[in-house]
Amino acid sequence: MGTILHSPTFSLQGKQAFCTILYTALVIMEYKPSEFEAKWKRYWEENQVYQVSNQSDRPKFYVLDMFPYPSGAGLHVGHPLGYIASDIFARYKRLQGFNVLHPMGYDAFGLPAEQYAIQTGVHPAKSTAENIDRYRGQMDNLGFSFDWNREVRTCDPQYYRWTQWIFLQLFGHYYDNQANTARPISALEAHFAKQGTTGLAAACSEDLSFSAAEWQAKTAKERSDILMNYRLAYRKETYVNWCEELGTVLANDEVKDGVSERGGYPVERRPMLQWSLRITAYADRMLRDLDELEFSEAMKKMQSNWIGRSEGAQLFFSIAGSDAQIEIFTTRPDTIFGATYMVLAPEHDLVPLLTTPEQKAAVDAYLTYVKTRSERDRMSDVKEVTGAFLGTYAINPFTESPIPVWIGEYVLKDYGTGAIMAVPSDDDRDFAFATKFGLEIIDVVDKTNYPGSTRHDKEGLMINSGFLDGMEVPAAIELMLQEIEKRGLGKRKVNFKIRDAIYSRQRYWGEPFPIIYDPEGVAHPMPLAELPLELPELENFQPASGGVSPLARAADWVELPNGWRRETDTMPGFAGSSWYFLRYMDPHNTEAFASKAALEYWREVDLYVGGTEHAVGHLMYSRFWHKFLFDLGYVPTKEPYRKLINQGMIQGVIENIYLQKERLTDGRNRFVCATLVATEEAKGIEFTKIPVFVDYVTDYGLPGSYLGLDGIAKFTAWRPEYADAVFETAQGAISAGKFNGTGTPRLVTQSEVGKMSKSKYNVINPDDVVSQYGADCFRMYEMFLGPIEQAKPWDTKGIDGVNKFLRRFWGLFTNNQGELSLSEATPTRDEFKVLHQTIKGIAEDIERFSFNTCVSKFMIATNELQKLSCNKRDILREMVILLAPFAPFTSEELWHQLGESGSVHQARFPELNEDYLKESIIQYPISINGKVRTTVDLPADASNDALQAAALALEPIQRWIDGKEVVKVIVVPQRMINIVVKG
RNA sequence: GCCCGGGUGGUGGAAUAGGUAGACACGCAGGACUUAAAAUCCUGUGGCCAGCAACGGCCGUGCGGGUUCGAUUCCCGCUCCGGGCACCA
Repeated sequence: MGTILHSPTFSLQGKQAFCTILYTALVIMEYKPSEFEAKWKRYWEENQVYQVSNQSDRPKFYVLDMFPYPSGAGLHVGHPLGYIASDIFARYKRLQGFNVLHPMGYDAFGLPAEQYAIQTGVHPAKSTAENIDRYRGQMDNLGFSFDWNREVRTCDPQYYRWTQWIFLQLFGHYYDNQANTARPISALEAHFAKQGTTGLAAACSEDLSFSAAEWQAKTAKERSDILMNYRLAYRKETYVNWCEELGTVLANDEVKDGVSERGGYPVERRPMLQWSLRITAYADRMLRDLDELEFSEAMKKMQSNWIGRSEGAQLFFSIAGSDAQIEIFTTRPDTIFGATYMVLAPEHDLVPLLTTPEQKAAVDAYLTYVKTRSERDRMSDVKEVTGAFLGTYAINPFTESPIPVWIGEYVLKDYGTGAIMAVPSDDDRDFAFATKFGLEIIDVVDKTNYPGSTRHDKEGLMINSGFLDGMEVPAAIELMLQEIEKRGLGKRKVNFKIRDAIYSRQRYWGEPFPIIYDPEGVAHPMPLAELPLELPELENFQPASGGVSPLARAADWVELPNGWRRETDTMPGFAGSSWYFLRYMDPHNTEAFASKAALEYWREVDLYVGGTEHAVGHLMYSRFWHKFLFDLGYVPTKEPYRKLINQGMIQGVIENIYLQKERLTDGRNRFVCATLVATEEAKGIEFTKIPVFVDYVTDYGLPGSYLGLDGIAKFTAWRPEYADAVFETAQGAISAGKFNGTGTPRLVTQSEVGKMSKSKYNVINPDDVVSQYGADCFRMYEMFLGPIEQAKPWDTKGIDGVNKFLRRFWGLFTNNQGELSLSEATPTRDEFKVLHQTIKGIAEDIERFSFNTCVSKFMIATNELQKLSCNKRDILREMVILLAPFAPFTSEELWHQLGESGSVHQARFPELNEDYLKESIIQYPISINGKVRTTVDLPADASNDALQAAALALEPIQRWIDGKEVVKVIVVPQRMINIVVKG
């Protein structure tokens, strides 16, 4: 330890000059991060500085980043924002003596790699591996403290073996609503064999009812179908966006206005037999357990809205002249006397049965129309109501009047029961529908006592409602629920908005299902010992005909010798990411996804950092899987993530230039300066904006950004199709590189803020910033930009400030010849004060994830130490440790310059001594009626009376209170004094 | 439409428990060093008013109210921006 020199035995009393031993090395120390970054990267790697053991007597702490999808565009400056924050936190926790698990990996299955393969023929495994290498290099450049021995890749068979394993567990279990836990399917079979469905409380797709004898009499195929109704991973018909032209299924966001975004081909809703996960079984627990999580309130709200729990009644309406019944769910059973018609989802099973011959033509026409409507369209067009009458009547169970049955796209097949009783007087959509189609409207709630109350609010007095008349709505709801159960018309029910997760994808680049089908089509799990089921090699990644996965092409793989067939769909993106944090705990285990011991030691993620865009997708699915694994006893905690921090998106600047839509008469294209567009448009000329590479733009992101002659040359080199285009600027026109005007031409660009993306040509690579300023400067600058959760566009305007700070900090260690120069003298009280203020500030700010203020506290400390000309080893050594989480390279270099051994990242966080922070004098602001009029220095331990007296005696205060009455004086010790005057 | 954020100097932002609004930076202006530039250092910098100057005054955290001795902070209403959800029965 380098502290011996100032230990009491060595410190000389008396003259400072004598005890100051100047320690001057002859090395010239200039701050050049590029000269030591590589050295320390190697050192950390060789000494396994960041390797974490599962055996430790230190307390554990688990800091996790949402792992990235390795895209072809590489990491951009937005990605590291969260990684830097989590790295700072992880390093801080290590300095505090925690055994910190801080791993990184790749969410490596996904559509872009497959799309790329279709276009270029490059195997997704190859392009993915290359992208991963690039990401790794970029991350290494930033000095993260990941334990790379624990890296996971979801596309690695040794990883997805366990994804498949978990899927088979889901397949092999059902949810017991009474015991509130998952139980093996064998237990369900035993229950059926013994007592049929009697006494069963299981989560299911459809309520079934049969006796033990009936169960015994069923064939294997029938039994398998029944069990599917209960499995947590099950197969059923679900609707997909099918695009015939592209021969593939599209995601909701790939469909715009009913046509494919790519190519604009028609898209139709088509039913398909697909795997789903019964996440709804866990809805209630996922909602309840949100309470104990340290997520932002907004995040919790988003999740609970997504789960969307509502209490109400399940009700059956009978049909005039039919045995069929329509099952509905309503949260407003009180309004049933106002139910004047019913609406089914167009896809509802009863539609064919309930359509009368007279109405068939109209209904068919409507169904054809609905098919072309994406789910998104159906949900977003609020103004226009559409529907068709089936010709049949249902009976309102309370009024006993016949009410017409309609279909309408505003009723969704997958929500509730896919059917509603319509109460036009109490629901806006029903009202619009009834008005349009001339259906009866009966007022049932009198809201005259509730001014400002809308149709939706559950308040008012019941009218026209038989036995409910005169009751307040809440009481009426309760009485009606009792009445419904008494009359056997239905029962109380809790409904969830959340739907089961569709788990099939007709794609190549995903986990294959470890499922085989016998000749009857019954799904069987593969033996666990045979996992992983690896993806077969393929040459052609195009979807196979008929909406079947590309895997169907691999006949050898699909067809088994015994005549059975493999499932050819693959799993979705969220499969691998739903449990990856568990694999990091024990990544090389071949016997289990992680050992019991590892799971018991690391338990859960203490801090999870990632973007809000995963609020409902990834976070919901992984919470669901975790709870399932908890039920099975595989994990020790019921929630995976203790605390969640959402980093804001770093947006990019998109620079566009205006291209005239119509070519000139000579066939050339014409671009026009943004300043000229308005006048041109006034002439009726139309333009499209096309994005250009931001690198070509001078002053990009600033008002008046433009392409100069040079920029235009780069642009035409990049896009040769515009080589002969005319570029018109306010100064004159440029064509073929020649400028015919006077002055300097500026083709002013149009700038907007948006996502950083390859297609907008605005991706900023952190490598470029690092090579210019160094990794530490980049890290601290990203933190300095503002609060971590805030979204902001990337700009480097302030980066010089951080760079300057690092050089100044470095400068504390050197004399003006640039030589290392340290003093072994005992620091002064002022110097200690600066140090301890910093220790306190940094620790507090890190704990509250306020990294931007940390940076400014470092700046303040450095400025003050510079003013004090402090080069005392005892101060600087501790400052280096404080800085280490933020600037790992610079602090490691300085640590070794200090002559310390080992890594600064294995040092201990300095201890705070509050004594140095005590102030003897406090500067008090003195205000009159809340307005500060002057300040005065007063002893910190002065009594309130003394403070008051001192304040009143001040000359400026005397002037203010002269001739007025002092009503009272408020003294807040250590803070301020306020004098209240009147007159 | 509903829910959740947010609006502070020319710019990014700070103010942690209702107590000196604008910390720390960027930018800008002036100065020192230099043959010069870069780098570095120093000074000033919310707006308006007054003044030779010192000392000042008024306004000011999206807008309008309120609570309070005192409000960027709490409450009510509005507005704009961002995000999420959405014929959710």
